[in-house]
Amino acid sequence: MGRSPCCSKEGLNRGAWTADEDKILREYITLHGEGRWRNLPKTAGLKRCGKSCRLRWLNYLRPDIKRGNITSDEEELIIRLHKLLGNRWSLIAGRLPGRTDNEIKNYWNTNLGKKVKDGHKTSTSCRTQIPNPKLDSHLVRTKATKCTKLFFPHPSMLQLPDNSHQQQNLVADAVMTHHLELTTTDFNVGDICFSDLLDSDFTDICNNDLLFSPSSDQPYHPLCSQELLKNWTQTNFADQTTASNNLHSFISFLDTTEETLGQS
DNA sequence: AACAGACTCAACCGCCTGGGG
DNA sequence: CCCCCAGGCGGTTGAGTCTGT
Repeated sequence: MGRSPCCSKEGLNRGAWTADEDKILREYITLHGEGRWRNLPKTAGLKRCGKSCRLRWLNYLRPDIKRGNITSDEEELIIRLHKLLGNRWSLIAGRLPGRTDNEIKNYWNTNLGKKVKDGHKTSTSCRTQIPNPKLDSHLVRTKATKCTKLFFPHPSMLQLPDNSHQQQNLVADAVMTHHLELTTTDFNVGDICFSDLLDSDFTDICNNDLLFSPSSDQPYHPLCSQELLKNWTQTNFADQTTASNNLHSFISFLDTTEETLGQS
């Protein structure tokens, strides 16, 4: 039996897209916008499966696609994010403006996978490090259990006594301990899910009391260096230039995170 | 020049999730 | 609840290209 295909493949073009097909798809989406992929081929007059149209648009035709070689900064970022997220290509791509998950996945499979396996020794980046096996254990794998997210309630939801710093610290300790221990699921910190966190511009983190020591104005956890977070809260990823300018700050952020995780 | 093997990357496949009825 | 559908995702494939012999 098996699963029914997403659409009838009969009479549909397959394989590489022609310039004409690209033109039709581009013009159609410019006119009508993205979405309703299943009906798109029929209404646009394309002999393609809707999924194929979606893929072609997202991975190739979108106007904000950045073409050209992956820079060493981007490469560095991919390696670090992969260390944290595993094969969550779409999440990783979300942090690399103009890059698609498919492109990053391909780049990883053809370049970085080997490179990292070889101990990252061929990297051209000045930040080259020997992989820290301790850090590798912090990988957050979520693919298999995409919907399984552990939820750590915000202290305010735990009916703690007002401003009970000690108890809030205990909760924060527990959260960070889980942060270090969790290797098989996504997780939530207060209202923030880790994957969402990486998707966000870190505004949420800054606004979340939990991650800052209640007994001082300093971040509870170095992961939340206020200066770095400030950089990120000012990021507007709609603007590609700003986004790429912030690559360095994000790399710094990851540096801090890795140091912290390495010490614990 | 010719061939084989390695590499790249666009495209496809099948599974999963979330929303709506 | 359950079912269906659309969209999203990661893994895999294979045609085209490159490189070494």
